[in-house]
Amino acid sequence: MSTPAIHSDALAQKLADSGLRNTPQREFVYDALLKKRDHPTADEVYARVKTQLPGISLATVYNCLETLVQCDLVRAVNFERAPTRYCPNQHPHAHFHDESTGSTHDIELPPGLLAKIKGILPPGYDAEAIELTFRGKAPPSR
Amino acid sequence: MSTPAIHSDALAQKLADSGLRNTPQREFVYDALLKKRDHPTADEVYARVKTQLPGISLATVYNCLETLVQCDLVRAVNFERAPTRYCPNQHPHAHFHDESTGSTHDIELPPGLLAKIKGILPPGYDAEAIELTFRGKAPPSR
DNA sequence: TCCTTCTTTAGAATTATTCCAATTTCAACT
DNA sequence: AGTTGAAATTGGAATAATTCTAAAGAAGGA
Repeated sequence: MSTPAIHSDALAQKLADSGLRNTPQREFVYDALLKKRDHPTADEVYARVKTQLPGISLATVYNCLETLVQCDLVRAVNFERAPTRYCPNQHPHAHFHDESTGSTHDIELPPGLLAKIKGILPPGYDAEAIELTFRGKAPPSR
Repeated sequence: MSTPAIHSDALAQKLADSGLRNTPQREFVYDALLKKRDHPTADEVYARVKTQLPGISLATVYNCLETLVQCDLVRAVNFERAPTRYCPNQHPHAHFHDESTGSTHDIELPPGLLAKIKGILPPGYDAEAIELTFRGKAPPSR
């Protein structure tokens, strides 16, 4: 088969749930995110996918990434005004931006912390999403 | 006197500490942030300051805001890829983005929460800054 | 005052992202 | 199998926030 199979068809399922079509472009884009989980930018995803789908356009990469975000398979990660990065990690997690390397690390959240954080909101505030981001120096990666 | 005086010269002090000059442009920009604490964008600050300093340029507003951020008098607040907003609140606080109105609210943090959040970092991670952002529906403002 | 440095300014440049109009694809229905 | 209509892709143009640049303007110290 010509399409990647890393994702065990979670993609096809989620797309179907949203009434969207599964396409090779979407498969390869999602696959690129799963294969190298280094929070690539759209440009980086474009470069990686182009090696396998040479005809894909940057606009399509943006479209696919947006679709994956809509389907809750991928999170868009913004840090200051740097290009948006994309993350296929489904678990609740924070992000740590290493200033010296420019790299982004996932930080898993202990259970209950999100609820506790939500608890600081004054009455009447209803949070749909919480973003927790650190900036600083990360340990050298192994 | 012609320069605003809301800020009790914290500005002059902080600028001096950093070896920078105090200028009318910097005073008026800082004053605009203090007078209406609604997290304006650079464009909005530009419009407000221009009523008092008609000759100021947008580039200068950007320069002044950047300087204020460097001096730790102002925080730059980013949400997704919307234009950067500026906040003169010095206390540790989170931000709540109301999706329907586009407004940004400060959420004061209970003492100890930042330390607790910092505690979830694996050994070796050294966080210089923490950003906590909510997205959702805020109560109608009084 | 002169000199040096910092600051401001207008406009050009940058760049991530979105928009657009024209194909192409594809599933559903004859 | 052929038709159809909506969805998806494509290349290129457009957008918009921000930064850059080069020149002119202020300001403090010798």
